[in-house]
Amino acid sequence: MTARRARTRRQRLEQKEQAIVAAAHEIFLRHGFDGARVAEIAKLAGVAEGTVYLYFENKNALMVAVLGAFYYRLTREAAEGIEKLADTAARLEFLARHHLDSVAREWQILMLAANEYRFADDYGKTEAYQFNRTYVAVFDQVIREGINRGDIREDVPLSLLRDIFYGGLEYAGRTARLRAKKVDRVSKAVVRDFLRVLSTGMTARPAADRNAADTDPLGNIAARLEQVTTRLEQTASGVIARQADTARS
Amino acid sequence: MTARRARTRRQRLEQKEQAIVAAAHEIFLRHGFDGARVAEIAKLAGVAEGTVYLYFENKNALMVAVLGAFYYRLTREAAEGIEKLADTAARLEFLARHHLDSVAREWQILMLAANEYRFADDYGKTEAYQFNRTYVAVFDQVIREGINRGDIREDVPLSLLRDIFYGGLEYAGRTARLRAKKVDRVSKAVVRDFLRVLSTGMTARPAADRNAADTDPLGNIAARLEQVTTRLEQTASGVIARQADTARS
DNA sequence: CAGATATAATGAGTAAAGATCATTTTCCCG
DNA sequence: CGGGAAAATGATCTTTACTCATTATATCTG
Repeated sequence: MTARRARTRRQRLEQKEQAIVAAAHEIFLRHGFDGARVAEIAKLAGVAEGTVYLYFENKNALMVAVLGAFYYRLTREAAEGIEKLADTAARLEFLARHHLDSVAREWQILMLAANEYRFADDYGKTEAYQFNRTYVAVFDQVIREGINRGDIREDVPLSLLRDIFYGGLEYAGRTARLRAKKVDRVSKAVVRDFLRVLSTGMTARPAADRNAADTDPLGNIAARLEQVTTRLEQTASGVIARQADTARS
Repeated sequence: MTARRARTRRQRLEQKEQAIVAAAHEIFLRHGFDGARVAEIAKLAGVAEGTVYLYFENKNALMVAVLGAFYYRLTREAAEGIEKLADTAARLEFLARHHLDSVAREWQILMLAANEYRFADDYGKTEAYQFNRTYVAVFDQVIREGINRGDIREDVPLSLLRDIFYGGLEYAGRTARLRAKKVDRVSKAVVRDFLRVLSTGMTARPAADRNAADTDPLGNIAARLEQVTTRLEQTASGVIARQADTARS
């Protein structure tokens, strides 16, 4: 079906190029960049090793092609996903979920990008960087609209929000991957917590937000006094512990 | 001074090992893992290429040694830095600044770790993972104490806070690196914004938070008690420091 | 101190993988 | 069908991590 006999020469060449990229994707996914052998890719694509170099200058160019296809798909899915969502929060939730799922599923492919920005001297000029720019433009658009709507704070550079969003998600994806093979199960909870932190921060809510802070101001004060007491207790026990250590030696 | 003539055999061997690790650090910093040639490292260390393999099983083990030294220093600096800070916010600010500076300064070394967790199948068993665990334990401790004090929300897994913190900082470091060679200049502003987002989130503030204090006299009292507590904590840590000094002499 | 033995260092040699290129095969067209 | 161009091939080259037989150095002993 997909490998329908191609008539023209141009079609045949493109078909073969696709076959090589597809094989490379598979092998890179299995073994990563360094572990992948060009000979193995050629074999899977059904061509001789030398043929690969007729289509791609070197192994790195092959990797860039795989990365480009990956980012293209990622970007399209992201753009389509937010299209039908109107709410800023819902859009961010979709983007987070989509990214986390993709990261978990094709971790090795995403890590190919790291091969590029490791030589950080000229990462800004690499194709991989441009792929990434195009992808995160979707996020940027959501944030800009969110700012216009009054949903997102505007006193912080957009680039920083982007870094926190995608940096946090990549690390969270790695953690999820580390814990279990079944990432799907946990990803929903992870995304929920992730967005909770991003929307309201990591500081403790004064219990004033959802609670009846307005209707119970004294209770609120009492809670804070209790917390102060806890801190003092910890300080005291800390001093005692050090004293014990000192006395022992 | 440092290269003082070593008397014993053991000392001589360790000195040579240190020389090799130092050379490897330098070359890895300059060229990254793949770009570094063992022959070049050997030359810089003043030994034959084969000698390197008497001290390290392979290039990867050499990299792990460099990474270990790097993380050891990083961990010590982090632990020492927060020791004299009592406030959770101040501690987090120190950790963020310290990490961002280190990332910017020794980006290539940090990226060596990526060489490890790219083969994510057994990253959990690698030494690099253990180095990282030890390092982030400092952060974890700050967060746990912060939760006890009521500074940090407790309805979100610690691991997620860690991922957002370090994931965000790594990406922010990469961005800063990309923009300019002089990272020092921007890092202060970046850290300020970064912590602002982490503490209060990326949603727009209703502008009602700060103003509420004026109309909330009891809340003011509680705030003053909290500050008094901070002072007591600092006094206590001062006492502990004196005791430690006294005990040492 | 000198010979013996163990330890350490060396660098030429090997193996593996990316990249090249002379040769062969396939394809198009008159 | 045949000539020539385009495409494919795999033997060969190059580079680099790694090995190992040999040499040099240090330590021990009588």
